[in-house]
Amino acid sequence: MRKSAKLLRQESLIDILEKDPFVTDDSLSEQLSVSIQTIRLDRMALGIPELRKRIKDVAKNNYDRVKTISKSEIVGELLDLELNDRAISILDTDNDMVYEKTQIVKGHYIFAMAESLALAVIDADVAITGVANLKYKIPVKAGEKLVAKAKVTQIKEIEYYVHIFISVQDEQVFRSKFIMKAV
Amino acid sequence: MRKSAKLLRQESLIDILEKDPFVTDDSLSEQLSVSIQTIRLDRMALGIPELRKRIKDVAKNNYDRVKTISKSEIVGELLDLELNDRAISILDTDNDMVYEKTQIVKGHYIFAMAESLALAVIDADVAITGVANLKYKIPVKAGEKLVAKAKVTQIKEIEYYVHIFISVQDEQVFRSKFIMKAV
DNA sequence: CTTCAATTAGTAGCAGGTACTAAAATAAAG
DNA sequence: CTTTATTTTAGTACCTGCTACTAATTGAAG
Repeated sequence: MRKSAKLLRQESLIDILEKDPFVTDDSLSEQLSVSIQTIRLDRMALGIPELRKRIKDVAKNNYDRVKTISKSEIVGELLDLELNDRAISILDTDNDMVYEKTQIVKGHYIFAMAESLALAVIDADVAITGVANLKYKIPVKAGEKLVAKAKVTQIKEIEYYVHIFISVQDEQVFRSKFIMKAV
Repeated sequence: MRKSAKLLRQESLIDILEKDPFVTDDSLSEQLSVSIQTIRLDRMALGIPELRKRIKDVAKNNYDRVKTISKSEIVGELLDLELNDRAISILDTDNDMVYEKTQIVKGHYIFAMAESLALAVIDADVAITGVANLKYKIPVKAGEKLVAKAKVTQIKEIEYYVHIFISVQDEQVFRSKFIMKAV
């Protein structure tokens, strides 16, 4: 038994809207050569909301994401910097950074904070993370302010040894050792 | 000469819409305690389009971005999973994940991929990263497909030892050792 | 008290729908 | 071939959040 015209049409409908969610029922009815009512029945059957709702969803998703993403790019605000020696940065954690179940800040945010500070403290145009040694001592919860301190301990040609300590109100929550390679 | 009520109101209007563009004229008229017609005259004067147009603009502006952004939340697609034993995930890297200067994928993307796979492979409701040992062997460039393999090597009460190997076309680019703690 | 800007009120019309009823066309079954 | 069921089309009333317009009201300033 092959697929009914109805099923095929509904698949096409999904295809069209996945490629471009900004299409009216009217336009869909033209593209698929059926009446506008059929389009609406199809949307109902497939649980696809109306154009305005779709646009709003795209807009909302975006709007919230752009904020969190720009946060995840900013992996802390640099407060103090002495090249090849030391640096301090801070990062305010929030609800977007946590695992839902536990409300604990995801490890990679903390890692990103540490790594970016390690990169910042090095006096080299570009550097890549070579080896790292991490220890998460205490889980961080949303809302806590992280303070990261970097200390360059050794420089061997193109290799930089950097220690990072992150604390919440003077209590150490994370420490790490990076060996960075300037390229 | 101080500012007229009109000017102050129009400034507030701009403020409100900058913080949240998803507000109807009706809501604005309530917030600013003026009639809906006044709101409309103000929008005209300020050249601010109607709600639906604003929403559409937000949606359109970032529509292309959304796709790539949502990728950065996905830290790999799980292909194979044997709880407490092994797991495999893949991640396609792209231009949004790199340092501009070097075109090298930022370390925390790779770390996030590794960490999330390490979490996935553990048969525990929640787990936090305790200790990690990382080595970035070869820099990853945008566009390369990462394959991560996890292997649980030891389980001691609430502590899980997990090894993660990430490779690009059979060449190992990263390896790490995690000690995860179930909470 | 007048005069002009600012504000409010009210109406018609539009886009892109929902929600509903009903008729027509098509497909499936006996 | 007819009867039944499914699918599609048609049509209407109503909704939101406006635009575009006309007209009335209020407020401050000379």
